[in-house]
Amino acid sequence: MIRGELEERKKVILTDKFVDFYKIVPRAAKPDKSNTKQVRDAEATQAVILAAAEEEFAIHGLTAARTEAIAAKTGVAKSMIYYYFKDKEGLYQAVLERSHANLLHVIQQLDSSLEHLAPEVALEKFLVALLECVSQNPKLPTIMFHEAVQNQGKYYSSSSLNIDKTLMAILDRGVASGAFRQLDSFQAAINIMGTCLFYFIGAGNIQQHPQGRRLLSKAMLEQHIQEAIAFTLAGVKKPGF
Amino acid sequence: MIRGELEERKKVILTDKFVDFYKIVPRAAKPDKSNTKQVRDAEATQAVILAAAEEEFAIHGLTAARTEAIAAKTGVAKSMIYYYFKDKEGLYQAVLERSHANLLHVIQQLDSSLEHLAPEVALEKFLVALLECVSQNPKLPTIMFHEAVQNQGKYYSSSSLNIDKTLMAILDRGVASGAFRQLDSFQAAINIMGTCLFYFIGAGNIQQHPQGRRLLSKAMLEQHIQEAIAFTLAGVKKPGF
DNA sequence: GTCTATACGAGGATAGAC
DNA sequence: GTCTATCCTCGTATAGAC
Repeated sequence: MIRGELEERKKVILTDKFVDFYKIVPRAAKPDKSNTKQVRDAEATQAVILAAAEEEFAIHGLTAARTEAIAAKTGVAKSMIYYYFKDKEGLYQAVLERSHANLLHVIQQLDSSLEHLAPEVALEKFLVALLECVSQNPKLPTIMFHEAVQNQGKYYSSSSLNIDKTLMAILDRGVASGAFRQLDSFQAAINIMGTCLFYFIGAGNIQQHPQGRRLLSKAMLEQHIQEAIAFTLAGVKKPGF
Repeated sequence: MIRGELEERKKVILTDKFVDFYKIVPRAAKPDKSNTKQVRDAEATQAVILAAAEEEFAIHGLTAARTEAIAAKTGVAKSMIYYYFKDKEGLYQAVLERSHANLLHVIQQLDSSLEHLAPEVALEKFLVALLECVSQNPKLPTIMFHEAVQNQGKYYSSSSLNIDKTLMAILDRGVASGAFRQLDSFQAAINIMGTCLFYFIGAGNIQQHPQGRRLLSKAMLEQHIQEAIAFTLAGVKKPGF
């Protein structure tokens, strides 16, 4: 019944390489039953399960995700999921926590320093941080999305809405200072989040890539960051700025 | 094996009342077994199933949706679903078709007249049409979203991407005419769709309504339409316009 | 057309050997 | 820690009476 603790999450902050951290590396591709002794590595097993689960949950959400599918991707037995995470819900919560950790951490770090900056500058900093985080882990937006729609946020411990609060605070200051045009900070915050995150939601669908460009390639991600920032800044600034 | 045809979809175009058309009215709340004869009305039964299914699919998507849950909401027997729609997938496709019909129709109507208008005007017309459509049926964005993420658009018969093409055409014209700033129309189109639609995705989650305001109330929807249009127009227009 | 009852398979979770 | 084998619930789909 003793199940592994899940606190050891490495902080990958804005490195140059993207999805590598989240890539699934099956432990044993084809176990040669005869003499290949079982590899016993608790950490590695948990990591590989978490990575596979993240992928599965990002696509299907909690309910539609299949533990068998997760196990299949990892190369470890299905029962390992239950050994380490108790049940599907436990695994889901671990995935949720792990995939949000980086973003929450980055925004929290930023939050205090933002108040001393001009609203336009603060907004740009916020956007860069947000966009680089989700570019590093493009599965995050769909995970958030499934959680919001399917489960109506019941697995969120009122943590992630700090992000919106941070954004709203910047917007309110900008309106007050006259740098931003008249707008409702609540509505605008949602629209800005939509501008930044929707891209990743569509990414799975739009593989028709008009000019053969995949939405999650490094080049396209960088372009999205630029376009989303430009669009947002232009969208909130006062015409005469 | 003969199952009902599903072509009779009423065109509800920009009326004043919102979700009423999609409201589920259970056929028989508590069937008094003794003398209450069964109500036989094929059209009504199908309609009530479709409405309930739309709600269920909007929240859960195809895989996680439960036919039992759909039946429960309607008050008709579960087997009626299979009688009229063959199986869960058939019902799903019917729902998909019905919920997209109005939007596709509206955009298609608009498409031809748009070319003769100035890009800024065309864009605003497009946005109004899009936003009013989804405000009438707030479930549509989450349905699209589930379909895109879970099923990677396999049930879309390359129909709905005409919407994006229409939008991209407007943007390209605006850039060419100098009315819009330099931008990538593909990226910008996604970001604009995000601005318009993300609101509805978050709607289920954000019921914490800061000042007690529900996101799908008429007042809030109208505000969203205004804010999304203002944000988008400001976001694409050339600074000196 | 509508219902009730039921067959059957999929998938979550556990037992127990190694 | 890891695996295989198994249990059993839940959910899709069908049969058949009315």
